[in-house]
Amino acid sequence: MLKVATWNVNSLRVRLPQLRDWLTAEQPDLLGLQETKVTDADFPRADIESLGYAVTFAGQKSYNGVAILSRQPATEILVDIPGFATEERRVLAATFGTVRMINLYVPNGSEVGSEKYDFKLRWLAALTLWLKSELAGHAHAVVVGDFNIAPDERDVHDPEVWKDGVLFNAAVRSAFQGLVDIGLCDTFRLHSQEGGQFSWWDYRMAAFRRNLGLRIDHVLASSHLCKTCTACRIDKAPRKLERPSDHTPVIAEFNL
DNA sequence: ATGGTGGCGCGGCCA
Repeated sequence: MLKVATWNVNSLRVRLPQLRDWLTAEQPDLLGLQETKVTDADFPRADIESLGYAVTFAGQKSYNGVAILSRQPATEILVDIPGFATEERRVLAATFGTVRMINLYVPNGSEVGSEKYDFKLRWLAALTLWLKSELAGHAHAVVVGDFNIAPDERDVHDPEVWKDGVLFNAAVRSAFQGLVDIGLCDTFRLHSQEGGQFSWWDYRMAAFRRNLGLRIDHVLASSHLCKTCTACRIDKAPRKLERPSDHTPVIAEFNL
């Protein structure tokens, strides 16, 4: 069994005790973290290694930052979309045995019409081109992370409220579909067709208590891996803790 | 009503 998870922790240093407890409980084989918000020099490597995980990371000061925790050591590490290098540490790809893991923190986009929004769309276009070659080279690939895109109406508590926003408008949903169409599946939708199942809730307005959320964190898998996917679930438990991340983990399991 | 909350880091940006 292969267990793959993703969690936007919104500061690794703040969430380290929660991560420790969660790893002990869930024991994933591969975990992609986003918004670690820590430089590589300050990364709590020893804390994570003491939990029995190897760790690969690409961080920066204050913003962004990605990491992959694994049972096996990483090889073939990439920290940028080839040909689309930026200062922003949002990409970490590595190989673990026969599995290629691509961990993403997709740009939020701020607001439609902004420079950040334009960057989000260009970033997604470059990502899609690159992932075609990644899939061509790796039959067993998982693409996980905070995509900052809710794929369809079921994934948004109120589509009317979000329909023109950067997380759900037609352009970003089309970009998400274009990404899936290169040969991926949304593992969550292999097992559940219900709406109202979210992975992120705004800290404000008691959004979690009222379930005013979005499903924007995803575990996508290559066609071959999709055939072996036995489960995908959103683990709401960490979002209920004191001082939580605004995101909660998504976990997929594969019969490998 | 451009609010509300949280992280970084110590003023303002970002989500």
